[in-house]
Amino acid sequence: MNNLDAVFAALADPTRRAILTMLLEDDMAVTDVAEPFEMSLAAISKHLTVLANAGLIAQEKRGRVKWCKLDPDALRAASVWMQGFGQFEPVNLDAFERFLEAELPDTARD
Amino acid sequence: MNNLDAVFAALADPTRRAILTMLLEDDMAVTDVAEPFEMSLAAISKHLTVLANAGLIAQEKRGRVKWCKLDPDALRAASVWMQGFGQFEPVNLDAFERFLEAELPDTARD
DNA sequence: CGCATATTCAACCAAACAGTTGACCATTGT
DNA sequence: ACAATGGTCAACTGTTTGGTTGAATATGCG
Repeated sequence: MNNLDAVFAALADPTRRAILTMLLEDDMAVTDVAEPFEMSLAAISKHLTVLANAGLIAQEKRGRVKWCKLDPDALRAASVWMQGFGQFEPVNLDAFERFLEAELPDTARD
Repeated sequence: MNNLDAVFAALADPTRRAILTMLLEDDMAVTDVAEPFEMSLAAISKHLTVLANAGLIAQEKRGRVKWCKLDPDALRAASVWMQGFGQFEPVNLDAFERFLEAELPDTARD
């Protein structure tokens, strides 16, 4: 699986995109990442593995806690790929904000 | 399936990305899109349907030929999403976090 | 030590996916 | 009319995915 395959496949899941959005604000432990979602910890653990395999996050174990942090390099690579398909407007943060709102899991906003 | 789901899922397949790259050069008929690949025409037809459902291409039938052309709008949306992650440098992280604080209050989502 | 916490593993399941083949329209050319 | 061309549909297959549960492995704490 080439890297773009893994990156785009990882991004194709709304749970994983929500996780990335959460990690944008701060590094988090696996359990805390899982908290707002209505699925098992094991499921979130798998999602985090997918994100890590795609290079989108890095995980570091300290003690019994595994910390997850965003690693935007892979996203940057995918973004570069997409730039080839047209001149996109400079980053539109208003649009980004709308995406964030749409992406956050309900329980993460309450 | 929200649109970002469909766009990223469509981009996760190397055959589909190759098709997009081909369409970057010129509009093409389905048969011509299929020609360089070592898989059946039906398989390529399915890939094109996936791309069309994601909004990445438009298809127009003229006579018995169905023309496929790139439609970068969906790519632009995905690109905006990704640039939100990929663009900032560590130095800008604090500012971006403040942006999130200011633009995404918990109460502003409904 | 013994118990609670953090996380993963293993086995399983249902649904989706990527591909095949062969039949089936629809359109064009002779 | 008929054959060839362009493309999709339907049914089937094997693999992947996203989720579950329960057991297992570490680590930290009283």
